[in-house]
Amino acid sequence: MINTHAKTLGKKGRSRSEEKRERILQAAADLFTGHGFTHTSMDQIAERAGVSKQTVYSHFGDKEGVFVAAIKQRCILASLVPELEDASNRMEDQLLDIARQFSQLLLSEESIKMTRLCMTEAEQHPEVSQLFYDAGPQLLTDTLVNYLQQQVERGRLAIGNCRFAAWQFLFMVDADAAFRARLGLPQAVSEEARDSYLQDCVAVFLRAYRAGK
Amino acid sequence: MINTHAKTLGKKGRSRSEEKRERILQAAADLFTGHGFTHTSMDQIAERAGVSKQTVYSHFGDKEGVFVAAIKQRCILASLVPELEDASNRMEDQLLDIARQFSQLLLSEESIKMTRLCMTEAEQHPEVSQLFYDAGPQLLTDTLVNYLQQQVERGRLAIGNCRFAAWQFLFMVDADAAFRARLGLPQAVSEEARDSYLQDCVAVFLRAYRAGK
DNA sequence: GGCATATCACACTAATCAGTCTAGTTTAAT
DNA sequence: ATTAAACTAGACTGATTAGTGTGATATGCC
Repeated sequence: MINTHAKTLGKKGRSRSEEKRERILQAAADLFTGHGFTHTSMDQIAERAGVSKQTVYSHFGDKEGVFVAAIKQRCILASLVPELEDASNRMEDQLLDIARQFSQLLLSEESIKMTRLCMTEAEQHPEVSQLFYDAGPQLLTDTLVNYLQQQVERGRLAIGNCRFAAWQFLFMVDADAAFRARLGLPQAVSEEARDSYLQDCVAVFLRAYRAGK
Repeated sequence: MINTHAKTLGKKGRSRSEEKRERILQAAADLFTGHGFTHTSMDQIAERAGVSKQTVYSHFGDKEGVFVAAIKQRCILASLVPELEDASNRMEDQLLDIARQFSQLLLSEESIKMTRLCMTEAEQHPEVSQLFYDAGPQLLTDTLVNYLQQQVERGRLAIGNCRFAAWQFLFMVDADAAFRARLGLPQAVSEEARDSYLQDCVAVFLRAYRAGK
């Protein structure tokens, strides 16, 4: 087993450089998300990280080790969920804001590449998919579920199953544009049309779930 | 350029066997969707098809040629859109039926593998994504748009933008379960819960779009 | 029959790449 | 200063694989 921690007590000799470790992970994540697991060679990773190939092996054991560590780190870094501001009183604005942020995230190069990579490696590296799912979609859904529950408690929304409602909203937003982007197809509609679609989604959601009326 | 048509007029000698061509495409599609482009070798394709490697090259020129032809054929075969029965008068039942059919399709091994493959090869083979999109998602969306427009004309639904509404419905249905399946993750909820989610989606859709009220 | 082409079986080339080995250099703890 | 480990540079092995070459056999058209 490879010890990936640099500082181990009571050992003589040099300790592994944390900086090199970071550089390797950075290079590996870029290459893996860009070209996939098989099309990324250990020589490429070493070269891009500016270290020797042996150093990569010394830090992570084998290619699998680099892969999992790199994606793991990237997932941890990426698990920044947008704060759901509660300042505005208009739920339309809050939901539209969430929709826009989420849509933008889904259309980002980063998210597209990560989704593709996880689906590609779904069979060989299920643990990577799990990391991604927990750090991304799961976290986001949970956040929205909490938000919706708050609104229900305040009597602003009438929702039977908040998790269902969160999925409905998020997947409505994650629509054609994001799907096309992941398939590498050009966008079919303008940015204005996409925003108009998002507004429509908010309207549909509120018509279905707004309390009182 | 390789001539992929067996019967070419006025040529002497043997003609290429259509049956062998089919067997090659079948084998190639199975292997490509199962293990991806890079992890499928020409030797494997030839062996599974029961022909010599040279025959594969003779029919399709190179690996790219086999790949595109195989996926193309599979997309054509798969472009069977479910008939939207108009017998029942209850839109709830019709929509729930569509939702169930669509959800089942999305959770099928075939569709999952094809989606993964297209996303994996999005950069290298955009034409394959296009084939898939046209034969699957696009066709299905168009069908639903038509159905919704009919209902609008009959005064049963009040929809401003039928394409938006179709996306909203289909993507609500294409939710967490399908996403998890594509990532290779185990299902988080029971089949009953999934069906209950689908019913919820239909309810949300109708609360937002039912005419009159 | 004769010819052109498909098909087969199999050896072969050239490239790629994970992982190892070697031999020497640098760094830090004792 | 000694020593153990990190690190470098590059050669090397072994496996895989796209694509080619060769020579023989099969098949269908004239």
